[in-house]
Amino acid sequence: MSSISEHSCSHCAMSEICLPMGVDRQDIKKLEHLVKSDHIQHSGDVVLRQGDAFQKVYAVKSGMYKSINVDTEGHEHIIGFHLPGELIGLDAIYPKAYRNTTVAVTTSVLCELEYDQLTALSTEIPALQQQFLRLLSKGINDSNAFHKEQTAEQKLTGFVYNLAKRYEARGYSASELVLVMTRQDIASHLGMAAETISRLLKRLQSKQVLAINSREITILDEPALLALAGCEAAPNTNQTLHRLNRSSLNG
Amino acid sequence: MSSISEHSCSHCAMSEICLPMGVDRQDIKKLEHLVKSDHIQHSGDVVLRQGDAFQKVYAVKSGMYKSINVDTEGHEHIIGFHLPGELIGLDAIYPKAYRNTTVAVTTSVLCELEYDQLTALSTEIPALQQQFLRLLSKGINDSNAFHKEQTAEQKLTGFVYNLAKRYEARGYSASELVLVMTRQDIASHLGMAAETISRLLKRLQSKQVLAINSREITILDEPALLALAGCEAAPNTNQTLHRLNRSSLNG
DNA sequence: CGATCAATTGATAGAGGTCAAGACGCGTGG
DNA sequence: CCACGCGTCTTGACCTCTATCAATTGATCG
Repeated sequence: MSSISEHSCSHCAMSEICLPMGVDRQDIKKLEHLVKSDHIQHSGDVVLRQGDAFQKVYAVKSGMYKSINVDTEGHEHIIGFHLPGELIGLDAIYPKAYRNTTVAVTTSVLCELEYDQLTALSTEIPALQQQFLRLLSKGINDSNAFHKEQTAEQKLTGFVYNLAKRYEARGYSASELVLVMTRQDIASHLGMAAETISRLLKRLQSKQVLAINSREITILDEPALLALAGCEAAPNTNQTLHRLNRSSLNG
Repeated sequence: MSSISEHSCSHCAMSEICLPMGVDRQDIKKLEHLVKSDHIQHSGDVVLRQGDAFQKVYAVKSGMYKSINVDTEGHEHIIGFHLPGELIGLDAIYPKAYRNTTVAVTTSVLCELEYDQLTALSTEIPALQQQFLRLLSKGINDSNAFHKEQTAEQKLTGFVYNLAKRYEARGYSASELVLVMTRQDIASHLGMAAETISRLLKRLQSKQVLAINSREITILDEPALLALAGCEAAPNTNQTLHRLNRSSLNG
């Protein structure tokens, strides 16, 4: 609702994660001028709709947003959850239209930038260009991470671990987190049934990996969580790549 | 092996898909100077290795490459297949190291660009910057597409449909294509067993959706293929989004 | 023409989806 | 303050889809 007059990247706690990262003081001021306005939103408030013409990129200032894709059969799929410092709408650059509907999960605040202004400024400020490219690249990485997870347990433990690490990077507890979204939302995001989420969380609790109190989660055994996610610190022997012959290109 | 002296974007058939898209004649010449060399590679030749320091971005000129991620448990996952005009290494910008090992699937040719030079030039050439950003955004889109596919049949039909469309965009037949990669590679990419690929392809053949002759595939019923992929042209009622209240932000 | 790798086919079992019922939490109104 | 209703979460029973194991066939290549 209420527009916050103060929208200063310089004073934003997320400046070391978000677009301003690596941009020096004077240049950040130029960036600040592009940030049109902040808005407080509440659970269910829509930021942008799938199919709408792409024009703006958003940055999460606080709270959480989710991006929902509705396929032509009418089924919803949650593409991702957006935490403070993360950009929304990067996947819309290519098709020039938003690919998902983005909605506030909790009471949240958002920054708004005109894409054209952002790219124009990034030609002036190399550090801004670099950071924007990094964030786009990160978007590819995050999406690709789903290729590795096979079983439901891997998906869920990977999700919890990933979320904990993202919160930790933002100054929150590394071991305690709140799943502000519903089980159904998590299920939709991970491509599984909500019932399975319930059962798996229960199993992880009985395994002493997690402690669960409704939506509050405590990570009791982080190494175990990581191992279950399929990323345990085993020696990377690359055995299966033994056949690969290094090309003359790099040899 | 042999280095091709002629590496002209201007004369490349992929210029309307690849980085030069939208860049005017004079500026393309500048871009050409960054393209260090072309190399012919053969099946199994390694372009870059997971973990290597990121420095270069590659563009496929002909043939096909695959990107393989080896997790810490030693399991391989094929992140994607790269067709002519597509860039390789975009996911390495953020972590400054390649995330996957990229290998030639067939005899292929590659262009090589220094990332720093590319970004420097893109500050000079807005059209190049725009196209580079578009391709990064496309990378996010492509990865996100996997969120929608649930069943093995959806994944496989989606994969075949997507591949056919990409070949079509490159001037090949829209209905006939060759799966140059192995069934095992397809399976790894889609997160399923190679046996399942076999069985599903057989089923799609018996349904008269596809005709299969070893690695050659003919799409007999494209609408059916699309429908099976979970993207059939049903009216998008957005029923399930009825609760969503459009925020004051855009209202 | 054997050797090797890729692909198919069959049998089996288990992971996880679906359906259905009940428990819990929470806000609203009497 | 309690009852009611709604949405969320859990739990159980069942069944399907797909992975796995194993054997065979087909293709490719020195």
